[in-house]
Amino acid sequence: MGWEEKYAMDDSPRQEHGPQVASEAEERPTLKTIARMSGLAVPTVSRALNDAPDIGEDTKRRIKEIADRIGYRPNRAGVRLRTGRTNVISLILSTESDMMNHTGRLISSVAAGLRGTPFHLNITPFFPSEDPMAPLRYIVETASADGIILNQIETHDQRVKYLMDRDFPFATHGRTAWCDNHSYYDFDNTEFGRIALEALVAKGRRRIKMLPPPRGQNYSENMIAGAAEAARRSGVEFAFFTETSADASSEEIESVASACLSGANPPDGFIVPSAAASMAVVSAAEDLGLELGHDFDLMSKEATPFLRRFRRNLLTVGEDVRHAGTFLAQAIIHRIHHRDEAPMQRLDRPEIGVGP
Amino acid sequence: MGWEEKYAMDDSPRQEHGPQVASEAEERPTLKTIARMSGLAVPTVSRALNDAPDIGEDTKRRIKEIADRIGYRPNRAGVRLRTGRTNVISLILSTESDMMNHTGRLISSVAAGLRGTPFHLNITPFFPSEDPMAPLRYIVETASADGIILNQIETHDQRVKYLMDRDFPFATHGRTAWCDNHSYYDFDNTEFGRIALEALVAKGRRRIKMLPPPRGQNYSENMIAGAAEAARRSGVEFAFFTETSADASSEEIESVASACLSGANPPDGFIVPSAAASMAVVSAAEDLGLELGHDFDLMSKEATPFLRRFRRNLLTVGEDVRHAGTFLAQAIIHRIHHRDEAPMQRLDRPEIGVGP
DNA sequence: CCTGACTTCTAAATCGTTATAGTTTTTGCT
DNA sequence: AGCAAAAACTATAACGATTTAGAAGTCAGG
Repeated sequence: MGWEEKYAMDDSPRQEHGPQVASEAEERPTLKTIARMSGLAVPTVSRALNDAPDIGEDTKRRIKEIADRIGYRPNRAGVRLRTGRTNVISLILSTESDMMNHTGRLISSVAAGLRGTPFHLNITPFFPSEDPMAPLRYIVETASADGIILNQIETHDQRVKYLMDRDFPFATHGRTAWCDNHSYYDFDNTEFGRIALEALVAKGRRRIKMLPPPRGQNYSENMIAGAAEAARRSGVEFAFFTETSADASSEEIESVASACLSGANPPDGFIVPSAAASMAVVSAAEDLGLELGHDFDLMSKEATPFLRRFRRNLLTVGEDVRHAGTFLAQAIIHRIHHRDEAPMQRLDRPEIGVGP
Repeated sequence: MGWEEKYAMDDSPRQEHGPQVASEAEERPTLKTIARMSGLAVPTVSRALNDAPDIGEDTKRRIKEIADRIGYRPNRAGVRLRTGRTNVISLILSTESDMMNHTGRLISSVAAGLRGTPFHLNITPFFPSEDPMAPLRYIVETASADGIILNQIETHDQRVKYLMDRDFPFATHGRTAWCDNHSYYDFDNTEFGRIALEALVAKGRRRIKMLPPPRGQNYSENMIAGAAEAARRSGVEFAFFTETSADASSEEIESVASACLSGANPPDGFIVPSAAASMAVVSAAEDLGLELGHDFDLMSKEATPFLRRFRRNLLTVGEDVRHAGTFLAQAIIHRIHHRDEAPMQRLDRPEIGVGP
């Protein structure tokens, strides 16, 4: 932006208000406004509104009444400059992986959880091709947020390590190896793995194959571990696709599933983590003449309402992402306000039979 | 928050840095740092970095070199307090209506479009039970953003009117009656309606019924109008469901579709705006013994990859929400910087055959 | 009536930036 | 040479809030 443009732009808002100059009510009220109206000094007003102990009770009442009446709202830039507090929570998101649609729900539920607090929600994207640390460094170095929420957590996530090292408040959607020491929300994917495998075994399936979520992410490993353990206990075969993950295109999943089913000793039960993957796998199987519920069964983690319309006898277990969002909002605020207390943590168990 | 907690909280970050006190390099650099290093005054540094015309070229170079080297980044609170510019774009979203999953993609594409600009993206939710004007008033009155992006636009949207009246920069995803005068991105749903209807007619369908998007929204009316006009030209019957909209649950859609198909003169072609609705309607029809592609056809607006796995002969046309996001980001920035120029506007035509 | 303690308020400084109004130095023109 | 204008910089103030230190006023006890 050139010099002239910028200054032209700056001036315009002021000229706009030019006509009705001194109409006091038009201007946005500040502490000074309240000070003038009450006959008190600006710091007194500030301290009164912040419930400082050295301001008289009746003075506080009077000032708060005025503030309410004229609709005073603190200037965030002023607060931020003076205190260093931003009243901003940054949610850091990959611009990819919309496949499972959790992103939109997570954002709006975090936003909902921030309702009624002074915190604003900031979305900071990062691109898969770029350094995942870049947005973190920016936020920490410029102090542009009071707290950070991360998702798509790896077991030894370097971002988490970075924030822990700097004691910067954060909360994660998913657990790490060090999660005892930080705020997190997680869905118990180990338990989901168990439940999924046992549900398939209950249907008489003996050769279970899982399409895991993107490898490297902690919840992927948990899901595999849970299913593997249950398989050991039940004495059935268990394996998982290593060629591809739920992030892959439907075409890719379909062709891999198809190849697998055409091979020797094909699986008779599947565990997949998304609605799209469910449909791809089932399609592949049906193309080979197999029938869902007869020749094979499939457990899908994502229980979207329309999955039942695809095939009625799919097995599903849902994860309540909205719950994650509201919890994470509370957890990060708690972390910011009570740095020394124990971090808020939550592990939600899947409820079997929670369908679409 | 009580008085004591707040102050306890405030102090902690400082104590943390207590040990390595005066290590100049540790502190975040400001204009003052550069001024000290260059031997120039603070305003000179500021004006040099902003390319003011009254600073020598070599001075500018020297100062910018220092700024780069020490990684100077302007303090946003300082800028904001002084100039009133926030460098924030607010995206205002309903916390509902995730059904079609556009929200996540819209957010991440707007965020991507803001990449490389000084603008941060802020998400401001509003709840369907609340006054939709509340978040707008908050932003305008507290000047907490430089620009606003709105979606789910109604033809005579009061929010748009409010912002136009106050000459506050904004851009909409969708058009209004006054859209000649504001920035917008829209997908041409009138054209989609036409194309959808003509595609069904080309399949030999003569009695078309549409499940419109939520009524009241501008694009819903456009979609209906486009289909209605094409129906008139083709001489086929056209109607739309008034009992329900794509926002409804799959169950509700299914039962309404079922009732409709069981009645007299059932439709033989459907136009629906979402993948979920497609599946609900097709399921309802199949339960009545009707076969897709034989007894009826269906055009779905949402072309998600997995829809093809549901039924291969569904007709689909996709809308590129990511394109909307990046365009809206550019449009709002242009609006902010060039208030007097014509607003950026774009109407994307559906490309027939653009499938999943 | 004085002293000290307590309560309640105020003055001044400060966060980092930019706008305004100079000041000094150099350049250009006659 | 003389003088005005241009170029390049600086000093000061301001945005709105909070913090620190200090100043009045009140009250109790001796």
